Amino acid sequence: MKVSLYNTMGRSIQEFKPINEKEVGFYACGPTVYNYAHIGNLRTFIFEDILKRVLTHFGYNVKHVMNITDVGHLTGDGDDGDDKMTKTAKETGKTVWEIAEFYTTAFKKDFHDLNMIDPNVWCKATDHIDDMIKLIQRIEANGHTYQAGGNVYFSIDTFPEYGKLAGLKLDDLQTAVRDDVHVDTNKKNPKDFVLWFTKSKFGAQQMMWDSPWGRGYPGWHIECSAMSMKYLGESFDIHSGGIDAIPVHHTNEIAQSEAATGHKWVNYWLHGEFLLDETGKMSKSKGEFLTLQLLIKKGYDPMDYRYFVLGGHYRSQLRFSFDNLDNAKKNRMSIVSRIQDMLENDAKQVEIESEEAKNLRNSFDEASANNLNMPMALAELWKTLKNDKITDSEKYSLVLYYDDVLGLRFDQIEKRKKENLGEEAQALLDERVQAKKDKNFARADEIRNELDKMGYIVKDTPQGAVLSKKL
RNA sequence: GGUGCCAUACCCAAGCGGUAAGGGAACGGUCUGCAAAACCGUGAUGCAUCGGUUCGAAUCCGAUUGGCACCUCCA
Repeated sequence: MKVSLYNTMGRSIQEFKPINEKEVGFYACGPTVYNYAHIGNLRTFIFEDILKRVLTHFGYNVKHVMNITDVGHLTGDGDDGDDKMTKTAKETGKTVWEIAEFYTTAFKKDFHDLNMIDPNVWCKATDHIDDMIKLIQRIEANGHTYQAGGNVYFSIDTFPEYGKLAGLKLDDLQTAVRDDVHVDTNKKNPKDFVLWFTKSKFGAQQMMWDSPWGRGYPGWHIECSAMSMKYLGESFDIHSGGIDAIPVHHTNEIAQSEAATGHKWVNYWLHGEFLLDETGKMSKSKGEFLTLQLLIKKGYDPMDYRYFVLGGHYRSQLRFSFDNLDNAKKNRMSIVSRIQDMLENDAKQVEIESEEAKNLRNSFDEASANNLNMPMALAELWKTLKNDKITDSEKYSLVLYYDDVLGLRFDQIEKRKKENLGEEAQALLDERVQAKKDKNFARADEIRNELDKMGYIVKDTPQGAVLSKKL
């Protein structure tokens, strides 16, 4: 099936055609590891995971590269803001290297908890300083740089297509509109950006490397250009990130990459919209922020969050609230329960043969191929669950087929375990059965209330009384 | 000030010019000693507002109102 994707470059939905027939090069902007990832960050990674799963689902062999940004970045070219890595290091008494290590581990735990498939390559910025230096040298050799005030700058006036991705009209742009951002007077054009720093107002920068321009550290954008080209070649298929990366980060990446190679760098640009909370954009600098581990602590399964995220299209803002998360949890638990019903009816994985099942499968695939329309894909999942014309085995097989894309761990669902109720609960349940036989309904209801307090819900099914844990 | 995105039922949310998917909540019913669960059924003559284009518009165009984001590293 043909996959169509919304390309930020060109602002339209386009049929996806990789450079090499079945091989896809995919670079996803990874986390900056100076703090925990919040659930808004994670939303974008789930979107990228879905993208990779959909492409794989339709037969592409995806080479997925994700960076770990462990170099401290400044808050502005020439201003006096804080280096976030350094700031965290100071606050905790650890080295920046230890900070990066710690939060990288935390990030990968979240990543795996959410059932995301590991990239083929995880690459750390600090392992690729040489590659960055070599790339800057190429840009320099092509005449796109100048040095001023100890730093190497990229001159956007030498790159006529600058701003194409974001649709920037350079004449109208105002820079440093915010009060806390200062103009860097070294710049020839206010939109020029630094490729290599040797001068820092922060004094003791812990991370410094030798370079042809002096001892210092790389600019903010160069790592993605250097590492993506190293692992995927000078031209590759897809580059993704959060929507905030469009006007500055990706715009600058394109400029420096294409200035270095002299040809087109990336064919498809995909960007995930933000997750909002009640107050607007999620932020780490507000102090308290929502992490996946916090949701787990509150009793949610990571798959509840994943289901919640899949309920909205990746190109739409999604507003987080615990009410909405509860809704997602309820939905997901209902699906789990239905799958357990199928397993109890001895559903097995089988070849899909009936026309009805094939049509359902096709509708699901169309939703997935249509710019990753997961809300619609979930609707197709529900239609399949409620379909009464196909066998339980076909239904079960379809659900697992869908889960290749959804990644909701449906394959790990097992039959309900009746034996692990605990002796006390089992004894009460038995007593209630007897009470009902004796028509002692007052006692039966009393027991039901006791079990409720213990966290169990009584269900009188045609097969007998069953207990299930409360959600 | 510039740029980009958005506005669909009580809530979440699809829809990409052919007559409003899906889930939750609510309500009614079947079942039940009563519940719960399950199953069946009910819901926008209308898609922020006002114009326009069209045989036909939630979908295209214009204006208005409201919301969000970016222009500083952030997903």
